[in-house]
Amino acid sequence: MGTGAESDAAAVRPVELGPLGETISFVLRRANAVVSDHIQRGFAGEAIRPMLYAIMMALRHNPGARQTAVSAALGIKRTNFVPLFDELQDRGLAERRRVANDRRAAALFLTEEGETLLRRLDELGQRIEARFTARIGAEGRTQLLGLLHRLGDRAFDADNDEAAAG
Amino acid sequence: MGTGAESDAAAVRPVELGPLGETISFVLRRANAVVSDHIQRGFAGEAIRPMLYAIMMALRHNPGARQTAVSAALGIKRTNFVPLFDELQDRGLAERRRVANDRRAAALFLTEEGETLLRRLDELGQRIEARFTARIGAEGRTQLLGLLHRLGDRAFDADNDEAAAG
DNA sequence: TATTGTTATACTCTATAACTATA
DNA sequence: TATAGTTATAGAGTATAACAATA
Repeated sequence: MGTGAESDAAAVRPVELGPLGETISFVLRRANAVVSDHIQRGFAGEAIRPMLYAIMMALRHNPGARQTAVSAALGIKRTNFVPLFDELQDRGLAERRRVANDRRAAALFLTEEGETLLRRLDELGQRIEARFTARIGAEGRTQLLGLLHRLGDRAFDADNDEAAAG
Repeated sequence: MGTGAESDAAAVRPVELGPLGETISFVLRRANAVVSDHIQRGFAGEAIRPMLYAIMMALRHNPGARQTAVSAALGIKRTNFVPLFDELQDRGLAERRRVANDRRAAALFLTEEGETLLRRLDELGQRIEARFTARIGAEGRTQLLGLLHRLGDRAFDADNDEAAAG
């Protein structure tokens, strides 16, 4: 039975989020967890994690870009980017090429194999996006992307919101 | 070297996200990172992390709830909940009380000290929420919460979206 | 047998400091 | 001096497996 003595209301009543459910940070974290799960499971067959997928997508759209630029665009520290890209490289999905005029820099490219895999992932990714769209509608999806962009654009980090915060 | 001397446009051009920026999973992850940073920094003075805040909020709204119920509501595995709650307990902010009719279970409560701290956190939390609202507007915030709830509600996990996904 | 709480463990993502080789 | 990439390391969050006590 579990709940026992009968008067123990708190144990029986399902836990409600209350004001927490009206908190952007919490609701965002929850949605992110659920969505990440879908990506993770959807790409599990290819052993591609969300971060690796993001890197590959960025490389396709910016061939020859440098590590620092790519990692900045993705919101990853360049220090954390290194092992991620190493993994792609070790698996033959992407490569570093040395740049002539700056021998420190590395230009990043997908390999043929990486592009082939990415085309397979496109299908999976679109299926997953379609599930989200099915949940919130095409219009909801557009709204959501717009709102999240406004929240996530990094111009939002400094103290220039201190004023707005009161 | 790849792209070569001066014509190395990719190295100069800032990296653009491209289609990735139209991907719910990526945009959500980014927004979550930014928002989490705000919470983290906002609560740093009290040494409270977002997860601890969420637990305290849940306890205030559900005094006497059990570990399994609280962790499920927060989307934490009960196995991961244990050390989190241990920390609150060690700091005197919350406590486990044994339940009479089920000697396995623990009923969770905030302590006086925990409630006092939480009242301080309320102010901080509202200031942070106000920043988000300043970015996307009150209407945008309402829309966002609604959309995220629809995405994040865990009814969305099973294979019942396979149909919707086509 | 099933459930509540727990320990141990591992993986992903993130964060800081310090190093190298170039510029 | 500053920058591009790198190494080492630590902290959070999340995942699975297995256990003890109790139901």
